[in-house]
Order: sequence, then C-alpha cells, then structure tokens
Amino acid sequence: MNIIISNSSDTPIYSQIVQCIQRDIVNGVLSEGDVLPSIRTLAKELSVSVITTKKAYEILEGQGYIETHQGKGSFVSKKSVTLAREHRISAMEQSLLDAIDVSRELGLSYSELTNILDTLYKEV
Amino acid sequence: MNIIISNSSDTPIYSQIVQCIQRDIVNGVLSEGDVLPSIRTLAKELSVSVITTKKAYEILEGQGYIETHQGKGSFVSKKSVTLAREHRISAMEQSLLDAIDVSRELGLSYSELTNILDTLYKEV
Amino acid sequence: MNIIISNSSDTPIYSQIVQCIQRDIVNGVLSEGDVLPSIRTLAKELSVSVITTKKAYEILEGQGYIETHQGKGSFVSKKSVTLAREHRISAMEQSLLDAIDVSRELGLSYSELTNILDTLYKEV
Amino acid sequence: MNIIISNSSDTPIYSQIVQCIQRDIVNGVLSEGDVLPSIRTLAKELSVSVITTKKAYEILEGQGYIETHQGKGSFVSKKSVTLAREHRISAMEQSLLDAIDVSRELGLSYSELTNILDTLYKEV
DNA sequence: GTGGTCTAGACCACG
DNA sequence: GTGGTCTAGACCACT
Repeated sequence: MNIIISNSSDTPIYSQIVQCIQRDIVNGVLSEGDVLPSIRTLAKELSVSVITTKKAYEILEGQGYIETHQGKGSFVSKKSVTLAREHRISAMEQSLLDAIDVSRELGLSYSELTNILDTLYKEV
Repeated sequence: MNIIISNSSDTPIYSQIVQCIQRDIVNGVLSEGDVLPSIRTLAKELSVSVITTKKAYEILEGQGYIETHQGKGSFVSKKSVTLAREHRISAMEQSLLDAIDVSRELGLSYSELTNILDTLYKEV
Repeated sequence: MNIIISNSSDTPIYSQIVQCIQRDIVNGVLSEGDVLPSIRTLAKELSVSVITTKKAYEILEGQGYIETHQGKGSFVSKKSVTLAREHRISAMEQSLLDAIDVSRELGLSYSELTNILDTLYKEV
Repeated sequence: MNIIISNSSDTPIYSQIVQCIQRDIVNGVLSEGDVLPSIRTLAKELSVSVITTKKAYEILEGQGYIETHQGKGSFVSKKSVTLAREHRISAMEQSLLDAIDVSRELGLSYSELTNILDTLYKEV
C-alpha cells in the first residue's frame, strides 16, 4: 500500500487518500480481506489529522470498498475489486465522452478525433 | 449570448458564468469587440449578486478573454478566440490522456479502447 | 497640438487629455495666448463625450494652465509655461526619489544606483 | 510583519496590503514557508472587511507570492523572494526611465540630471 | 449609464 | 480553527 498526499494540491486530502486506496485495489496491491492501517496509524504516517483519515475511511466504507469492524480494524471488502473496476471504467468512459463533446464543439470529424487519440497514445 | 446557471450545481456560480462566456466565444456567438452585458444587468437577469458577476468578469479579464474599462463596460478581447480554442483543445487532449491512462491501468488494448470510443461516439 | 488618447489605458481619458495639453505647453507646441479647440470640437475629434473634454479643461483651468472666457473660448495662460516647467521638474524629482527609496530598500549603494542610471541613459 | 494602511490614501486598501506584504518579503521580514495571518485575523487587526484582506491575498496568490490552501491558511511561496526582488528592480528602473524622459523633455544635460539625483540622495 | 471599492453579515467545506 | 462562496446593500470615479 502506497499513499502519497500533496498539501499543495487543490483536491482535499481525504479525497487523495480515498483515490490512493481505490487505485491500490484496482492494481491488486490491496486484495480482498487485507487489513488497512488504523486511522490513527495512517494519520501519523501522513502527518494529517485523525479526522481526515477517518473521513476517508468513512467514504470508502460508504462506497462499499472496505468494511470496518469495531475493535478489529478495516478490511478490504469482497466486492471491492469489481466495484473499483466498474468505477474506473465509467471514469474512462466519462473522459471519452468529454473529449467527444469538445471535439464536436470544435467542429472536428471523427477521424480527426481518432488521429489525435492515436498520436497521444504513441507519445505516452 | 446564452448563460444558464444552476444553483444546485457544485461548481460555483461565477465559474459557470465564466464557462458559458468562454463557450460562446469558442462557438462564435461572441466575437472580438462585442460588448458584454454590464455586471449589474447580468446579475439581474441571472438573479445573482453583482459581486458574483463581477468575479466572473474579473477572472475572464485575468485570463485575457475580455477587457473591462471603467465607465464603458466589458468587451471581448482580440486574442479571445485563439485563447478559447487553445483552451478547449488542451482540455480535450487532457480528457483523452486520462482515458488512455485508465485503459492501461485496466489492461485494455488500444483496439479495445478505440472500440469503446467508437461505441460512445455513435450513442451520443 | 497633438492629442492621442487610448481607450484601453487605465488612466482616465480626461487625464490623458490634460497630460497631452500640458506636454504641448512644455514643448512649446502651445504658447501663451493660443486658442484651444472648443470642448465640443475636441470631443468630436477624439470621439469622446463632451463631459470628458469639459472635465479636462476645468482641471487645466483650475491648475492655471488655461483661461476660459464665456463665448470666446479657452486660451493658454501667461503663467502656463512656468507652471508646466515646474510641474515637470517636480515630477522628475519624484521619480528620482522613488528610485532612491527602492535602491535603499534593495541594499544598493549610491554608485550602483548611478551605474544603473548611466546604463539606462545610454540605452534610450 | 508590519502592515499599516491609510483610509485617506487614494490607493485602495487591498493594494496597500499587497504592497506591505511584498515589501516585507523583499526585506526578509517574511520568508519562504512562513504563515501569513488568516484573512479574518488580519481584517480585525486592520479594522477592515474580510473581503478586503481576502482580495489582497487573492492578488498575491495570482502573482505567485503566496499559496493559499483551504482549511490551512496562506503561506509565503518558494519563488516569492525572487519575484519580489525582480519586481522592485523593474519598478526602480521604470522610475529612472521616467526621470530620464522628463529631463530630456526639459532640455537638461546628463550631468544636470545626475546633479539633481546627487542632491536628492543627500537630502533624504 | 458604466465599473471600482468596501462593508457586514451569512453558510459551507476542510482540517 | 481555516478559506470559499454568496448576499444585499453602500459610496465613489468615469463616460
């Protein structure tokens, strides 16, 4: 598990934590049943407030990624992998839809759009 | 010119105004030298505070889209069209790059990515 | 007499008119007793409001540069040349004082300051 | 940190605040990473509206002098010292250029100009 | 009429 | 505690 947060970013710290954990679940770095660090441990590691890590865990629990059991800790849930994958797919589709919208707004044809995608794909 | 704002949106009202005007500049609805409605007139039309419309105009001026002169009003600047177009293109490229990143994260091939793009393009 | 105004400048138009006329008096383009164009004529030439030219003339009269006689027009006053010269000298001194202030703030020595002045003088 | 504002001045209060903070950065009174007083605290101290201090901080952020993060406060940025110094130098050069322009307009020689500078330098 | 500055409040999000 | 957004007024300068 690998969480890096940036104080200078404009996305809230708790969101950054949420995204990092979701990413690790998609990547397979975190698997079903794995234990997450306690909110206090994580808060210390990241030098942030306990409130902040707590909020992140609450969001992840609300979305079904993790399950928290009193006195035992937080665990990666069964459905988390499927959830995370669906989440990333819909994010990708939304990005593509955004690009399509703008390309039409700019008067570009479909082949012009795919050419740009092609170029970008080779670059990175 | 056509500005529609939503109070329930989570993007601030002044941002919505900024985006609408930028969009109208890209679309050619607003051209170089055109006068924008006064901050007070626009505020009445949209039923928002004068300060909100003023903030939108200040941002647009800071980005070089418009020029504001005391006692005269606000005007679409010369470089606005170029600026707006560049802005939209880079936004589209960023969307595509995001989609590419996620597709790789999910282990999709390039042809799988373009198939999704193709499907989405026909749908909307 | 040569008045050029800029709508995009942030100095008010009436100030620009005042400065242009003061400058022409210093330069000798306007001499004691010369007639100035009427406020209406000047307003037409410059494509500005009559109120604006009127304000400029009022300021010039208040400072003693011109004299306005009902039905005859506005004339360059006797003391205008002396006035204008003094005005420019004090403006120059103020600029030098500003530069001195900043040079001290930056920790520059007197010789460093004069070196910069020397360089700038040769450049322009 | 030392901010003094004048209500009777014709420069807006928020500009005065901006200038004071820029000056303190040049002087080294404020250094990279230092926390600025919160906009509310500063507003109380100066007996001005929160919006006025906020506007000052927004301008400083736009110019790159400070960084503001929600819930954390405003901090002096890395590049602030360089920025501030460059800013002051170009301001000083502009003052000198203005003085040179006027001296030529008045028909003064270079030595007459430096004599005036010399006199002024000793006076203050 | 226009924008520029300022006030004295309010509610929300973040830590 | 912090800043971010917004309101509903006010007075002034410029055209």
